[in-house]
Amino acid sequence: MAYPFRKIEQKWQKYWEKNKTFKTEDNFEQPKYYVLDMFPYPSGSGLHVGHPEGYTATDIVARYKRMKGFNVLHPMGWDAFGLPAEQYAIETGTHPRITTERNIDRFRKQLKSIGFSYDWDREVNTTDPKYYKWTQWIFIQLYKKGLAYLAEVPVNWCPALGTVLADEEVINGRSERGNHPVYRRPLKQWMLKITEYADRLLEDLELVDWPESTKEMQRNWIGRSEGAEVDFPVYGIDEKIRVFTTRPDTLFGATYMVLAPEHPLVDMITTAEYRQQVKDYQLKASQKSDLERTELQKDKTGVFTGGYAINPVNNEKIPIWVADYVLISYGTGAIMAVPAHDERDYEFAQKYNLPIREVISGGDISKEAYTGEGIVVNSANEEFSINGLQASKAKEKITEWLEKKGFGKRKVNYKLRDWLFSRQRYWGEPFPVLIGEDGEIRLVPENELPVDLPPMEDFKPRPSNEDEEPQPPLSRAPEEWKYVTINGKRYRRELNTMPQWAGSCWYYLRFIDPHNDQKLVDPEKEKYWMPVDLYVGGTEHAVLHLLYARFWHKVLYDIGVVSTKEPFQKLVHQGMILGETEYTLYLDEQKNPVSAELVGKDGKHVKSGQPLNRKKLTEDEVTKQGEVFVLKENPQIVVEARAYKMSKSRGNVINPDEIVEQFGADSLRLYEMFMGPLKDTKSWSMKGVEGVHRFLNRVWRLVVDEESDQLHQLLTDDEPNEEQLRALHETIKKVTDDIEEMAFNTAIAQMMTFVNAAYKWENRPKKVLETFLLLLSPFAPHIAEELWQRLGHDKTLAYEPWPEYDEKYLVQDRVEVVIQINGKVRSKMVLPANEAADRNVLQEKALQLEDVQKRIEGKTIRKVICVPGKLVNIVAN
RNA sequence: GCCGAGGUGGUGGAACUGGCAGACACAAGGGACUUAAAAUCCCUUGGCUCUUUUGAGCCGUGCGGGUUCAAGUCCCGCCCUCGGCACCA
Repeated sequence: MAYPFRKIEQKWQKYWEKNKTFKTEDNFEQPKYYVLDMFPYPSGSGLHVGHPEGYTATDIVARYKRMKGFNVLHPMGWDAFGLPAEQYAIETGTHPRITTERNIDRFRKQLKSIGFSYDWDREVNTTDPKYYKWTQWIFIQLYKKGLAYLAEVPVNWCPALGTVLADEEVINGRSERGNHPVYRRPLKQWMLKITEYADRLLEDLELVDWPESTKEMQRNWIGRSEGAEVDFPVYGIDEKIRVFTTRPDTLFGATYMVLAPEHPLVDMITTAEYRQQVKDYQLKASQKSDLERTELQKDKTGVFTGGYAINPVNNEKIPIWVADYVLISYGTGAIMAVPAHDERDYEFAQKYNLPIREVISGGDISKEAYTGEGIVVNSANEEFSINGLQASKAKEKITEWLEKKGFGKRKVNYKLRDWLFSRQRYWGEPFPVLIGEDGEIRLVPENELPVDLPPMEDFKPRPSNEDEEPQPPLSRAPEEWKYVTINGKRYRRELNTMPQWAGSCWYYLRFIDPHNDQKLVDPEKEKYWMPVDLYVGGTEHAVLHLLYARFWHKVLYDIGVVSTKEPFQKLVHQGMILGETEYTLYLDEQKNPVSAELVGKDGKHVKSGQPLNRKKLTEDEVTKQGEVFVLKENPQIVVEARAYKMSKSRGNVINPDEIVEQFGADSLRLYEMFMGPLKDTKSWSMKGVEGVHRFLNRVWRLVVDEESDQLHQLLTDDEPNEEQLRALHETIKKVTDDIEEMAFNTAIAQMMTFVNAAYKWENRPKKVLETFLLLLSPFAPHIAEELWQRLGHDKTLAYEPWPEYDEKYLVQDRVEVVIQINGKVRSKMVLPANEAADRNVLQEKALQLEDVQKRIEGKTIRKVICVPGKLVNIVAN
């Protein structure tokens, strides 16, 4: 029979709520610990088993730190603006305000049912006017610092979603949300100058304790590259084409130039003869979606403009082409092409028969571009030469010369672009901006914030035609909201809204002082609580959210709102949770089984191209043969064995509510942590849940006699014996160390080992069990509280001091030493600890062993290695 | 293609700084209890070979080499899986 988890979990959740057990006060003298989860989008489908993974990890740390005497800030809130909430509202035909509220209620209830120790009085919600007032306030500060501007820029326009998207929201030419096609079109939009902070965002990665892979992703995203800008005069026209290059050392090898189709000089440079083909090409390029441009990447296309440029280093006349392999958005939108030493230029030159000239020795340019190291050749004019130099030296020398002559200069370039900050959506923060009929931009005064989102019946975006100017939903807002008259002048409100990231850029600050209506955050509280000591969330936010939040934080730092350079000191990503491992058999149309290696990625037969059907198998229908799983009754047939991402369509989604209902919150928490290391991707297993549930039952029966529901007869007030103390103190040490390392799976394994041992004891000293319950409590708080209470305590264990281990119980007085002969374990011996610690004694004793004597008989001992307290290795032949 | 992480029993995983590979759990098998089942408790469980038994030997951490008394762990080369980026000049 299972322990009464439903009853006790409800009981303790009520207790914590009623007694405000986890309410955090600003005790400035106490050491603080700020542990934060990435707050969720309260989607319509409710909590997913992925959510409680990170949340349980942080909850364990939070509960542990409290017991360690820290003042812990552990809050939760809702990132409720933006596409997911709005799409859901549209699907269900209900206003987003209502669906959002409903979704939040559901999420809150679900989170509470798992027993997380959040201070719910600090809950924040990005869609609350009291919250977004400060989001708008930050926008005003950005504007005042010149970091927000309106610009007509080519944007990622997604007609299906009726909005523009940031580059990061576009994956391979399709929208991250919904996978709709995305097109480029110019639009007047708000931009944030994140590029101004590029260097600091890069450098300050040094200051934080983050996964190296995440730092690397951010570095790549920022994409700093050093090189030079060089001006190429256009032949016959008084214009220059500016290019950016990281390889100024190859300047003598530039045999042609390429402009992006959108480059402003294209029209001027194109000669009459080529005008038509260039126009056609430009049109074709503009009609391609980003998706098509990426897909056609293998084949480079371009057209000649008829124009020529002069290479400033050798006065050579080189042709100017237009090609879409040059992007208008990177560098200057134009390149000097050095086909001998750049793969893309090489491919293009081959296709269009353009000259290829070697300027770096070391490769074979008749076969392929040589991009490696080498010595510069063929690179001299009357004034100077870089021949014979290594590339790095040559770069320096030629850049100096270019600067002296005024042809170019040193330049650092970034892949990072300014942040497109407008969305043509309803469900977002309105901008605190008024636009006069003459185009004057006027900020809403800070004391008039927030600018409320007007209530609207029809909030749907209007998918528009491509050439039509998109009309944001707010253009249909009531007139009295849309228009404001100040000193007789009429202004229209900005009708775009902010993107989803806005609210999540600074929520960690609001948790510190959530009800302050005078300030975003009180400076004293901010100084006490910041930075966030531990931040846990998924890798999917490695660039987007984390880079934006760092940017805003640095701006707030510059204007004195925050005191730390970086917001998140330590960052950990929890791994993804996949569905249960599935064994799939493929069948062709005649129902014959098809071995898995014959199945293509498209799910069709690789040879016949026939579409195949999938059949799910149970575990006992398959068996392992070598590397693969095969059909038991026909081992010729290889079966596919893998776990898939949870998805509704696959039907392998696990709902945390069901686990809580069936096994209890403590089992859910424990299982999520026991599955494997927090950071790893893992697959779900119901059997595994049952396993940890069984463990909790064993814990229960350790203390409670099931028949009588009274304390177990074996419980005693006696002093624990040595064996019991050792088992306990080993567990204290292991669990403590493992929580510090966030190695929760092994901490749980140690607690299981302890319980297994305790079951074998003749008595169960209460003292030992009480200490054990304290160790268990961060992981399985409900059962721990209940048993703690039954052992005679009248208040929560949440603030009991964390147990300390005593080294003296860990020392074994007798030690087992391994004897190896030629590196192989041949024997063992048990010695008193002091003897095992002495090399000489160890060696002597080992050689005396009968077993050893036999084995080394007739051999010469070459060497004896002794590791005190561990092993002896005798090398003999 | 580039960057990053990883590859250990039937499964999830453990192994500190090079020192007994497989902790803990799942599954499987056997036994106890039970009229029976569930639950619970106990035992076995990496592979192969030899042995009547006690037991003994060999192999084994993706593959191939190397360093070392000793390698899952360090070095070199390769293969595969997952995640990210992708014409970035």
